[in-house]
Amino acid sequence: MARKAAGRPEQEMLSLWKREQARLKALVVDRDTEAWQRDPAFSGLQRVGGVDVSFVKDDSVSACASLVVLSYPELEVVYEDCRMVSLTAPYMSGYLAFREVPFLVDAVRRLQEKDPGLVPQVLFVDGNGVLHHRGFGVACHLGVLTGLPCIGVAKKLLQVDGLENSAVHKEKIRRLRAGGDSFPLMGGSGTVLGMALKSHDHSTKPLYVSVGHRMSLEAAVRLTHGCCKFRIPEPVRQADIRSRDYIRRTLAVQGAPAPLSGKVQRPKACPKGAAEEPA
DNA sequence: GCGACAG
DNA sequence: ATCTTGTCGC
Repeated sequence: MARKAAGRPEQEMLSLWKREQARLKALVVDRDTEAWQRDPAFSGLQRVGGVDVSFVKDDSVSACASLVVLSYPELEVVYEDCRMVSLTAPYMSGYLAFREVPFLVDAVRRLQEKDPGLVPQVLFVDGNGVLHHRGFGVACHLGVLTGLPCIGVAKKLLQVDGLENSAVHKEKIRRLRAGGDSFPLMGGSGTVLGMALKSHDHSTKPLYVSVGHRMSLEAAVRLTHGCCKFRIPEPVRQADIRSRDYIRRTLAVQGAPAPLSGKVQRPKACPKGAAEEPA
């Protein structure tokens, strides 16, 4: 019924998106273009950015897009931009950028106009770069559209081009000793698509780092490690924290309506000996 | 039928 | 993506 009627336009949309990815992919630069990227201490690097999109619970449309800029190497937040947006495009695996990237580009443009001196020299993106079905993930997409160097940081392995979360893969993870240790993710074609990185000493799950735009994989991995206070690179982590908090504050102002009926959250048990049962 | 499916 | 505060352990 409706499913079938919507099926055709959806396929047409995907083929358009696929063509757009192929077109923009030709513009990706997967090497270092800046002097600081090759410097052992990244001297010359002063501002790193992070972007994220957080969602309102039980709402596939309302979200908060955020861009933060941190000082480097201090990693202190010097700029924050959170904005409620309405996402129209659906989430399709392999096409994440078409859902989220327009709002991230907007945020970058606003900063470029408002305070060019604060524009980050590199952007960390929540998601993959060239480690992608067609070699053009959201980090590449945002990089090409903004012209800024971008690094893709995914929290789980996208199993593409022969890469799989196999027993062998898990064993390689187990062998990562200290924060900064990594191993290459080799696609079936023999190309290194990204690196699994232990982002800090006591992290079990690695990060999957790949080139977004205007940076080598080596520099991307090294800088990612250099921006990790915790498992998630600080720019992305701050963007995530602040976008979620923005949503929380927004809902508080409008007043969360109490449901007319439905399950009620039962209070957690009190620490010790508190009488809980109603009389 | 089973597993994968960035966010 | 979202569900989640306090809690147990080093």
